[in-house]
Amino acid sequence: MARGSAETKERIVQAAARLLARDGHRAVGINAVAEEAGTDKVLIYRYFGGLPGLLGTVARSHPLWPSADALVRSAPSLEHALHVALLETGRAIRERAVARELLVWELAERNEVTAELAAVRERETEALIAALRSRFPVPQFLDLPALYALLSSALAYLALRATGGDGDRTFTLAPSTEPDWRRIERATAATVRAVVGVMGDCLGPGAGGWGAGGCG
Amino acid sequence: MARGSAETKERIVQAAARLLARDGHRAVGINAVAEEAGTDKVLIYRYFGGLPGLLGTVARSHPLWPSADALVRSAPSLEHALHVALLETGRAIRERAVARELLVWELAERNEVTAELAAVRERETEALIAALRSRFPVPQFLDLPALYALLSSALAYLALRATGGDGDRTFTLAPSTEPDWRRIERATAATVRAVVGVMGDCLGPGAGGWGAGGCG
DNA sequence: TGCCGATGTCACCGGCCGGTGACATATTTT
DNA sequence: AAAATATGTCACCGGCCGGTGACATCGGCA
Repeated sequence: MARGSAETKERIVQAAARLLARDGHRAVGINAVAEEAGTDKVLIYRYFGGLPGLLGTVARSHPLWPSADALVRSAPSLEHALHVALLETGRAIRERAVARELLVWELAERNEVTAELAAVRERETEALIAALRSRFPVPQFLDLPALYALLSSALAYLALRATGGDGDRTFTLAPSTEPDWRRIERATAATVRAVVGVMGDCLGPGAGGWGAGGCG
Repeated sequence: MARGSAETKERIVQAAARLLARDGHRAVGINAVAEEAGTDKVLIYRYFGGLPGLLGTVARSHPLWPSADALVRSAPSLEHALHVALLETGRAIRERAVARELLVWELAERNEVTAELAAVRERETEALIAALRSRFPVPQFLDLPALYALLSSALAYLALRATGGDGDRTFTLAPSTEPDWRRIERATAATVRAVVGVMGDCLGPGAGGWGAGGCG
């Protein structure tokens, strides 16, 4: 076996990520990672202090989604920016098993690692919303953080359910199939348009507010 | 120990639910459930065929949302029915640890247990959508399953994140706090109104369809 | 009464888990 | 060269896991 702590460390991190992506976070244990890396588990304790340290390293090397700045700068409208941000978030989660597993891990467990993951993600989300606010005028009646949280959560959840076979359904849809995922994306786009676009056109800021009646 | 299969079965189901709510889905195993129930694990195999069967029973005794029939019958409109169904779903998940853990379990693992859980839930969802379709006319431009999946997923995800302390934030909101949860509910209501109500008013079935332009 | 199925108890198995101590080999330092 | 340190290998531990076979006890039925 090759010597050198740097190479071995890297092999272990790669093995953990591979294991995470292939078998899920529940399969990530000391023994499994060591075997996957073709090394000995005692090295994980020596180099990372244990599993939490190792998985912290893994998480830092796998950011969940790309930075929002470029996205916001290039968008012509709030509706468009929201639309693109939501769809990219969904795709980023759906297509990368490591990101998916890290997110599920956050839901399933509370520990130091998942707390840090959540903190990083929250900072990114706040930055995105701040960027949206500074770039576009947000109608008073619109609770932008709530809308963004709502739709991001929707895409996140559905993306998390896109793991299994095509027969796996979630609220009657099969998010792992491309056609159904397109339906989800279209529904997202239509929802953003209806809430931001249509309501923005139909309702003035003083016309009753976010909680009041509709267009008709 | 009291005899009789009915009482024992009930004790086992209660023990599994208690364990699930108290210690999370990772703690639910044959041995733990048997000990919690004060019985022997072999009875779980005899009466339920194993953990999947038992958890299926648990899931059936803890429905995520109320039966579709009463809900749909009492609602005056599609918008209202959707609104109530979504909010009740969110509350049901947020306020009941058993429901939360079952849902997280489904996300975290693929095995016979979660397959059984998903099957139960999918059947209920299909019944709800079928009831909606039979009770209310659904505009052609509206992809009702997609919209329902989108918003149910949103509520589900946010409710799943409402476990920790009030400082835990998800996409800048704190779903465990009542004020922020109210914001989420208002955003849900406004979204349903915008998509079903406003678009239904502004667009005819032939006016371009679900993917086309807005009201203005 | 004697039988028999249903119900409940107990002990045990092989296997995997996280964790650790003892040791072997390579690299650097003195 | 010799000592000290870094790196890697191996074997073992106690504990929990899911699962099963053997047996005790109860209840109804012929």
